[in-house]
Amino acid sequence: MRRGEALDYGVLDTLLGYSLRRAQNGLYLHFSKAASDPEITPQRYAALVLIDRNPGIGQTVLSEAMGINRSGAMRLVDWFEARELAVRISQSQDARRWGVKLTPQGKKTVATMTEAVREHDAALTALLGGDGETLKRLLDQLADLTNRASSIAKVSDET
Amino acid sequence: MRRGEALDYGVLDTLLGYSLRRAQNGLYLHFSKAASDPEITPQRYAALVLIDRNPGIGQTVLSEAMGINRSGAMRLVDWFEARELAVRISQSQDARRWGVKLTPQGKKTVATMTEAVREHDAALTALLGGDGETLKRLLDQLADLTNRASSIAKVSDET
DNA sequence: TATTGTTATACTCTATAACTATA
DNA sequence: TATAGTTATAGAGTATAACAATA
Repeated sequence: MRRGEALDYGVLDTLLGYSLRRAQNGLYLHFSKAASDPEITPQRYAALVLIDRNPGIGQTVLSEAMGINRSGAMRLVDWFEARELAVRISQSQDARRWGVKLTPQGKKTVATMTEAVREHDAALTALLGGDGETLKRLLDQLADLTNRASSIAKVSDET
Repeated sequence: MRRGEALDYGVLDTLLGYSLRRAQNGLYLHFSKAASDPEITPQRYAALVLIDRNPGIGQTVLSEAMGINRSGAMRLVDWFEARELAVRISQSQDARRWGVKLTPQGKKTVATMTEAVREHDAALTALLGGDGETLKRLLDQLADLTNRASSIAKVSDET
């Protein structure tokens, strides 16, 4: 970011949202360094973990779990299939429903990356001293609040 | 996000980075609701504030202040100029340097939005109880740590 | 009629690389 | 040679809108 070049950041310095964006950008960059495979982005890693822990997960459920559109989950699974990290399997009862599960190679990828990601995350937490847990708790709180759609709009309408 | 549908989130539940992403996604979505103009994204708003507070700012400096590539700053300024929110002005001494400043319309946009954004941010802070300040402090700390660490390579290239 | 998977399309954000003009 | 601005291009992430097959 290279702050402090006699530049005036105005209201940005006071905004929670701006701090959040800066922190996330920093973390995003760090992720690729920590990850063993540079092509596995944070989003892809998250999807792989979800599929790994919930084999046979439907693609609509996956998209909802990740908070993205269905089409985005399609794209992710397409990408995994092209690299033979996951496969679509037809689920018996409902011919509309397809399940996704990891290939052995996909499982290996997740396992390898999880180790690296855990170390990375632990290092970050350590850098924050004892406040890592506090930060995580507040972030989760914030995410829950904003995801509970109407709450923010209501509050800012009232003020 | 619709968590808790008997879905196993695995290691994601323990990762600071994942909490950060969830929180940021939530905030990003709410920004457009708080903003008076849906086309002014968080990034564009940040750029407008920086130009407003630093009239005549060079586009390379702008890009560095925002932590993005120079080409990204070009695109932003192009977008502002097309909507007559900002103009490029030639700076006297160095014919290579161009300054960017807001038009009256741009200034009005920033002022209007800043009010809405401030209210939105205050509402978030209020929802977090007394912990808003703590969260912001920890995020800034995290951003500084990650930016410092990831700029080591850059710095040694520059020197 | 509603849902799952899918495709097409588009926009935001970001990056790399190469170019032009100037220093 | 170095820097400021620029253009071209690409890829990640996300969304909307439509469609087919199935329920």
